[in-house]
Amino acid sequence: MEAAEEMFAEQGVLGTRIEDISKRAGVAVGTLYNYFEDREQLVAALMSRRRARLVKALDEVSESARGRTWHEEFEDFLRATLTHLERHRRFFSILVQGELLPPRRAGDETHGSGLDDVYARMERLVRRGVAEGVLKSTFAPLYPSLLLGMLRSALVHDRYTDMPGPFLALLEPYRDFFLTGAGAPRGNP
Amino acid sequence: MEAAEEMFAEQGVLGTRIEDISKRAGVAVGTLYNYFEDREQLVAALMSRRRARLVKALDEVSESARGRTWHEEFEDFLRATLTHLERHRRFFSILVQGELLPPRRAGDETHGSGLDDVYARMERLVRRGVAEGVLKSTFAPLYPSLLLGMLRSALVHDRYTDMPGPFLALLEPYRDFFLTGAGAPRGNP
Amino acid sequence: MEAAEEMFAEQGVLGTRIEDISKRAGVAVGTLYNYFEDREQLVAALMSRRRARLVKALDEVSESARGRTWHEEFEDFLRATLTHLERHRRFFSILVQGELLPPRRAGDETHGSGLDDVYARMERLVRRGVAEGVLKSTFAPLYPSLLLGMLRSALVHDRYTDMPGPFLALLEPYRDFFLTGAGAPRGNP
Amino acid sequence: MEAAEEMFAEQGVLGTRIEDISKRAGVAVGTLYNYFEDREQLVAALMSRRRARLVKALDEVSESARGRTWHEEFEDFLRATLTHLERHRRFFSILVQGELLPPRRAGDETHGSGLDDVYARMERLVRRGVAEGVLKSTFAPLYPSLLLGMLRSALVHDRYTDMPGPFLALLEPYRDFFLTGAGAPRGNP
DNA sequence: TATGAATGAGGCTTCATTCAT
DNA sequence: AATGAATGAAGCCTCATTCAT
Repeated sequence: MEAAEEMFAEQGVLGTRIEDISKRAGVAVGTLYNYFEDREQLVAALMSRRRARLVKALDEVSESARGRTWHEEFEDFLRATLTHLERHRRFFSILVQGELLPPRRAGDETHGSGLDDVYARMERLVRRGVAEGVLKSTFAPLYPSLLLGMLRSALVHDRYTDMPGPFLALLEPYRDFFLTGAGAPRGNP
Repeated sequence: MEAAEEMFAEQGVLGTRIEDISKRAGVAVGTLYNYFEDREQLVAALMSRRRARLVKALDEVSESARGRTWHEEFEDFLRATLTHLERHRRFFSILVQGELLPPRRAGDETHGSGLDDVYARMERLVRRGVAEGVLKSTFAPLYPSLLLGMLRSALVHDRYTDMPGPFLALLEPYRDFFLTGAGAPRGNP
Repeated sequence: MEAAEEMFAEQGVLGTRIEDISKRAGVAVGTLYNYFEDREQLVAALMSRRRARLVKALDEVSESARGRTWHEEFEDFLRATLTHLERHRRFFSILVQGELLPPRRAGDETHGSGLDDVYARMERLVRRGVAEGVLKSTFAPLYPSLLLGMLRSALVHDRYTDMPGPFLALLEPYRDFFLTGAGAPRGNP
Repeated sequence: MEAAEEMFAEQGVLGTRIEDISKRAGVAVGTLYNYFEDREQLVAALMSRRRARLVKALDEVSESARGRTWHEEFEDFLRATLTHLERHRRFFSILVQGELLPPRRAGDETHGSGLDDVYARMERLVRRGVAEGVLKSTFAPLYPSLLLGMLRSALVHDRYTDMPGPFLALLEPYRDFFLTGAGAPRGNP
C-alpha cells in the first residue's frame, strides 16, 4: 500500500487523485479511507513513513560510528543519504520540498517540512565534527543547512545533466567539496 | 497584476485559485483570461517574469565584472542572488521547486523547471573560475548545482533558525564555504 | 438490539448510519444484515415493532372497555397514548412523520405511514362514540385525524414550552378540548 | 429557482439530490452553489421562504382583523392557513416536520423547527380570544399547539381518505371542532 | 453464526473556463 | 476591454452492502 508513494513521485503531491493511488495500491478508495481520515492524512502518513526510513538509516550510521573517526561517520552518512536518494529520487525530491504542501492552516505544526528529523541528524553530525576539531567552528551553525543544500544539489545535478549516473558516484566529490570547498589551493604556484 | 505572485508564494502554486489571484490583483477573472490563455500560461508567465528579473540581475553582475577578478564577480553574484532571495523569500522557495508544478503532459517542455537560465549563469561563472585557475577543475561540472544547492540552503537555514536575519549576512560565510569548505585546515598541529 | 431505535430518534431515520446502529446495539454490521435484508427492512422492522406496542396497548384498552362507558374508554385511550408518547417522545415524533421515509419506489406499499393501525383504532373508538350518541355525527369522519392531530400537538407543545412536564398532565385538558372545544360557553350573559 | 422546492416535497428533504434540484430549476449545480454555501443552507433557505409566505398571509389576516370580531379573524386565519396548505400540500407536510432535518449540531439554533413564527401567530390569536372572553382561559396555553395539531390533521386526513377534496372544505368543521369540540351537546334528551 | 475490512457507486462540492452584457 | 454569473467536469468522501474468516 505504501508503494503508492510512487504516484506522488510521478504526479506530484497535489496532482495525484486518491482514486489513482488506491488503484495502484490494488485496493478500493474506501479502503484507503478506512485507514486515513482524509487526503491530507494520507499524504502526511506517506511522508512520515519515507522520512522515518531515512532517519532510521542515519541513526544506524550514527550508531555504528562509535569508536570510529568523524570522517568515517561522515562518509557513511553521505553514503546512506545518497543511497536513499538513489532509491527514491522522485519521491525524495518531493520530501525535500515540504513547502508546496497545502496551505497548512494556522496552528497545525504537525509535520513541519518533513525534514526536521533529518536536519536534526545533520546538526548532531556537525556538532561532533566541530567538537573533534575537524570542522571549522566559525560558521558551524550554517553547516547543517549547507549539508542539506548540498545533498539537494544531487537532485538538481541529476536534472541538468545528460548522463545521470548513480548518486553514489557523488560520494567522493561531495565529501571533498564539503570539507575543502571548490577553491583551488592557493599559494602553490 | 503581477503582484499577485504573492498568492503563489502564500498558498503554493497548485493551491491558489484563479479567482483569488484576480481579486488580489483588483480585476475580474475574465480580465485575466483576456491576457492568458489558461491557468498554466498564467503560472508560466509569473514564473518567467520573476526568473527574468533574477537573470537580468545576474547578467548585470557578469557585465560589470569585465576587468575585475573572478573573486569579485563571485562575490557580486552571491550578493545579487542573496538580495533577490531576500526580497522574494517565499516566492523563490517555490521557483526553486519547479518539480511540483502540474503533471506536465508528455512532450511539453515549455518552461523547464524555471531555473534553467539561472543554472546557465552559474555554469558560466564556474567556467570562468576554472579557466582562471581559481576553482578546482576536478569536479567542476558539479559546482553549478552545488552553488544552487548552497543558495537554497539559505532558505532552509531561514526555516530552521530562530533568528532569521538578513540573507545578506550569509554572503561571507557562503563565499568562504564554497571556496574552502567546512573542514578545518589540517596539518597545523 | 431494538434499543437502537434510539438512534433513529436522535439522528433521524435517514440520518442514521447502519454502522452506528450496530455499534450501539453491541453487534457487528454483518450481524444486522444476517437478520435484515437491507436498510429499508431494518427500518421497517423497527417501526413495526414500536407501532405494534402501541397498537397492542390500544387494543387492551378497547378490550377492557367492554361493559364500561365510552367516556371511560376514551379516557383510557388517551392515557395509554400519552403514556406511550411519554416513553418514546423522540421516536414517536418520528413515527408520526412517516412521510419523510425513503423516497418509496412506485408500487411499494409495504409499510404505509406506520400509523395506519393506530388510525384504525381511532376510527373504531370514534365509531363507538358516534353510535352511542356521545359524539356529534356531523363531522365524524374527521375525528380520527383530529384525534391524531391533537395527540401530535402534545409533541409540539412539548417543544414550544419551557416547562415540559409529564404528558399525562395533558389527559384532562385534551379530553376536555376534544369533547367541548376551546370556545367559552355562550348564552350565559 | 424556488420552484425547486417541489423536489423536496416529492422526494423528501434528505432524499433529494442537489443535482436534481438544479436540473429542475433549469440551472447548473455550480449556480446553486453561487447562492448557497452548501446543501444545508439551500434547504434552510427554501424552508425560510415558504414559511415567510405563510407568516405574511397570517399577518395580513391579523391586520385586516382590526375592528372585526375575533370569530371573524379566526375564520380568516383558518381560511388563510388551509389555502396555503392546499397550495403546498406536500411541501407543507414537510415544513410541519422540522424534526427530521439533519441532526443539527449542538449550538445551532438557527432555524428552529421552521414553525416558530407560525406558532407565535397562533399564540397571538389565542390571546386575543381569551382576552375577549370567547375562549376558555383554563387551558389557554395549550390552544396554540392544539390549533397547530388540528391543522396538521388536515394533512393526515388527506392521507387516509379516499376522497381528498379541497382543504377549504375543512374550514367549517375545523372552526366548529375547535370551538365546541366533538362531544354531542348533553342534557338535551 | 458473528465479524468487520473491503468495496465502489453515488452524492456533495470546487473551481477553471466561458461568454453575454 | 472589463466584467462576473453560469457552467459542469472532476475530485473528494460516505456509507450501504458483501463475504472470507
